Amino acid sequence: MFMFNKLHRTAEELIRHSGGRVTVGRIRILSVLLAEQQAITHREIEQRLPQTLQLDRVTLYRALEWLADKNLIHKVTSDDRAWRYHANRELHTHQHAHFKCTRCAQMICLDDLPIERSWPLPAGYRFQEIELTVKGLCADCS
Amino acid sequence: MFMFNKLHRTAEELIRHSGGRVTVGRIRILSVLLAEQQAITHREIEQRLPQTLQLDRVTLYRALEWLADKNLIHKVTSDDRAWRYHANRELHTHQHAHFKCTRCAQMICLDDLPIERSWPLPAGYRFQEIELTVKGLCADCS
DNA sequence: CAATCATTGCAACATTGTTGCGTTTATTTA
DNA sequence: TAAATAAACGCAACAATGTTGCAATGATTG
Repeated sequence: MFMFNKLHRTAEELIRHSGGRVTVGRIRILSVLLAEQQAITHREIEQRLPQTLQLDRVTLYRALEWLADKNLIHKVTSDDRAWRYHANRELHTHQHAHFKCTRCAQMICLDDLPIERSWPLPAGYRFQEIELTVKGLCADCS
Repeated sequence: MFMFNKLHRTAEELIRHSGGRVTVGRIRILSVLLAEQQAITHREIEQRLPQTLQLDRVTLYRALEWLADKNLIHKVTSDDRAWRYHANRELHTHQHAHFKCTRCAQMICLDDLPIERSWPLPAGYRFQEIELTVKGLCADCS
């Protein structure tokens, strides 16, 4: 992966800037997510980490939680009971939709789908955020 | 629950009409869902079943799967890794949105939110369906 | 370099859902 | 109505994903 060094430096920068401790694990995890177009699962992140840096499952979960707290990544709900994670680019720090392929389970962000900020809700209900997943077949599967 | 007999009969009717075997379990489960405004979890269904009819966990899952196959109920994805189920009224046999309270986890159907049938997707992608969850605080929690 | 406290790794646990298989039962058929 | 049949059921065991408590490690600061 020829982009690796650049991503690695970007990741380190972002983490340092967020005021937490800069650890190898966090850097590598964020690098993986920055290199990825799709939103990927915990397991997929594990598989993409170098052999030389196999983190404990719990550590990975906690690092992901921390990165999400710091708004460097975001979590996406799916129908298969597994969170998927994706690095926050400036483009989609705001609310955006996701697409999930019903055959291969690939999940991408649909950045150009602006979602309205509020919805008509029953009286007394208060809007916070929206989660929108479009399902169908991706280019490879259709 | 004074409506019980009526619901029970409705449920039995619907099941018989769907061409499967009419079992006590299916009738009671569907009755519970027909009586409920919200979309509820497997566990909540269990709790609402009469003491005299405690079904095995597996049986409940399989009955719910069957009911969903027959389009008598529908499954809703949530961010807490648990399916929620709701009886299909004529109003929302089509695609509709759901609201989930971020405090008490209550989940209701937003019937009056019509969702467009298709979305602009990348080239080669094929639309199938959409899942939309609005999150916020319900009337009781806000 | 030592002190400090955030981060990590391990073990154990929790929740939700699934599979295989022998038994029961709703329905059909004689 | 009784026997035959296949669909449902219940049990046990398993699988996947995620969480908690706690002792050990290591990044940062002075």
